[in-house]
Amino acid sequence: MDGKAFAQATIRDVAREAGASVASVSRVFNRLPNVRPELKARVEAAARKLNYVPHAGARNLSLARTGVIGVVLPDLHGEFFSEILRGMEREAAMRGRHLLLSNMHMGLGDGIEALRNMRGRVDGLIVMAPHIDPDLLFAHLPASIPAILLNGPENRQGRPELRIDNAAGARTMVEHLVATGRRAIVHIAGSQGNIEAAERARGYSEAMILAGLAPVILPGNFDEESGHLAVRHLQMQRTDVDAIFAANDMMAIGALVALRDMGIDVPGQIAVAGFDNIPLARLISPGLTTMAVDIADLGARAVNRLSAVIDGENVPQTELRHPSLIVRNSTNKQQRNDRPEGNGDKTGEQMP
Amino acid sequence: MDGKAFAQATIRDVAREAGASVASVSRVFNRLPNVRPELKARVEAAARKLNYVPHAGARNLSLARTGVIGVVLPDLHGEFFSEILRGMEREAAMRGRHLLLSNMHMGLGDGIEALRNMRGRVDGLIVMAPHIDPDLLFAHLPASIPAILLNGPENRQGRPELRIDNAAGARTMVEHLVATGRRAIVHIAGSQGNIEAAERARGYSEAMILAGLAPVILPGNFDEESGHLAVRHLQMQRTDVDAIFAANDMMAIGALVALRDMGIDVPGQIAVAGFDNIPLARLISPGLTTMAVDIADLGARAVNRLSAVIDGENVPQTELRHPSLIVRNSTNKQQRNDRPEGNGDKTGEQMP
DNA sequence: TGGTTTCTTGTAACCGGTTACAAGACGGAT
DNA sequence: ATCCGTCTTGTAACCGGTTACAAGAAACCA
Repeated sequence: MDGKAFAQATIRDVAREAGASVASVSRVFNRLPNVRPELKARVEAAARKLNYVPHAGARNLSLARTGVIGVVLPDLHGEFFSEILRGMEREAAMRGRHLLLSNMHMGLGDGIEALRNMRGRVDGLIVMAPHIDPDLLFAHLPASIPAILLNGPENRQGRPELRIDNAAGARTMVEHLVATGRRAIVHIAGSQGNIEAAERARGYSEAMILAGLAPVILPGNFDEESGHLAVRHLQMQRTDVDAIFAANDMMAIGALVALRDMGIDVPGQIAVAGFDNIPLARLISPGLTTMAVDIADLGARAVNRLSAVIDGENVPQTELRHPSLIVRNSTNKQQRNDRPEGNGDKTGEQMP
Repeated sequence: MDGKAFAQATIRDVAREAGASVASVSRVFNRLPNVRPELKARVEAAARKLNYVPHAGARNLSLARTGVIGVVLPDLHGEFFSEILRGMEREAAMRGRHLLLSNMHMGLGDGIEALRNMRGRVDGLIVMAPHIDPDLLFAHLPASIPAILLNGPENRQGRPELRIDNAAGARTMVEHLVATGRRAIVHIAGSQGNIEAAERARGYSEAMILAGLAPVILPGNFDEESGHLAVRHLQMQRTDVDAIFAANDMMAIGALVALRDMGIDVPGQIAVAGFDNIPLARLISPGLTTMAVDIADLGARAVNRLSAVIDGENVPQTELRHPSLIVRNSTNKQQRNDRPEGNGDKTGEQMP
């Protein structure tokens, strides 16, 4: 022990060791062409000897660029969460950027504080906060921080947004159910105040009315338990239901399990449909008909868009991604599909 | 437009506006007590007027502390990935830290480069790279960057490590199967070269031999398809198998589905068990017996440990987390459990 | 009154990089 | 030999914060 704790070498240490200037060392590490090979070799030797690693924070400060994208997500739901992050990560890695996580399980006040804390830490933000008014959020965010809103309500701050067209998806599903002969279709809604839940319910109602049917909406909150409860409640109230369309797959699965326990045949007596196409949807039996949201793609897209904003390009304010219908056995009465696995259950995918 | 693009105010701008010094502004923002209320008010007014937000990057540089933990994960697998991140995030948020994501789907060389790039960007690293030799990895990492190894092989660099006791878990499962009367137990292994896969296989073999039974190991690679293939392969080769113990739940589920398709009764004819206790395990029918790894807890623990290292505390080098046996219907022949949901299927949880 | 202590405030160096600018070295043309 | 252009290299300012240190003001005491 020298009495002095071991400290990382800095660029100046390397310069001294190599008998060169900091500028030259910097040039070598940034692969600038205008360095004589002999000097370059000396610098590299010195760096190796001192085990020098450039300090990214310092670099970021002088470049005013961090290469980091801040990702603000609401309370993380299993599949959805991992898929969207996977997509973001893939795209970010391709562009040599990193992802900084921050979640939004806090109130508005703390949320804004958390966002502001990101200044100087990230080059831009991807914000997903379905339960918070984005106008309030963005109004307190410095305009100099690029940000893009994911799956939120529309914002009036001129920030770009990327959304799944939930209403259209719900309409498509109702049309599918009607086309396969269902009439008494009830909807299990997502959480109160959640914008996606509201849009799916809206799409459902619109399509029902258009088909000359009466919408019936049961409350729910996106978890499996909700599906159970809704089915039990339904059992008490009315027995003429022939289809359940849940606002997401977890609730649909809860409903499936509850129906199975009651000995009700799906899809024989009641059809069940969900929304999201989580991996579980095709593993459960019967396979769950659902609207596929390519979540990873949504994440990748968000990073892509934000990168464009950061690089100063112009991007359209609103971009909608259409979900696609995936028909599995939970809704098609006629043919009990005999290929339970492989490509067989992807029927309908990529159809407009 | 003033011709000059809108730029964020800096601490010096605020100081000028308030007629104070940068030191005072800094003191106000860091809530130091020794500032006269009158001056404090002036600074706050100026900051509000200029919409000043401190620049975290600059702050980090002078404090030599970023409040960020780098998380290096291998290729992200659904449930596992989201759970471990959820645990990390919760713990990190509690400590006012952020998570910086980086994945390790690259080779060793790039991996090391990626790790070194973290210097000055994070206060420490949580590294999970089951397919890479940690000695090689850490040898090239500056000793000044705290790091903790997750679920890897032992390292000789003196870095702390946190691991699931996979071998013990596998032994427990074999004991359970033997105790419920199974004898011809085959193991579907995880990916070649994966350390966890190897340890689970080792635990399985040890327990089998100890029970006087002959170990039979089939290759697999952790995905559902592997489970299918293994069962099909088994069908060709030997018909006297009465239990399948897969190295993870996804393969076990693949096996379950394959058996179901062949009309083989589980657990009547063959018992199936997995490892990990992913959420899907209790949703599938029959419920899957498995070893529960509290993944979120593992993540939280990792952040906890790393924080201790960062704060200069001493932590034990190796810490093992024991998985716990969760018995569901896929292995218990005698009682077809009539409580398919609720607490009923958590029997055995928290048992040592 | 002067001396000592305590509190507030400002100046300037520092964290570890990047880079504008200037100066020196070198080669070729006249 | 002189001039010019090109290439290499170094000096020092800068990014936006923190903080050691010093100095001034105020309070307290003898």
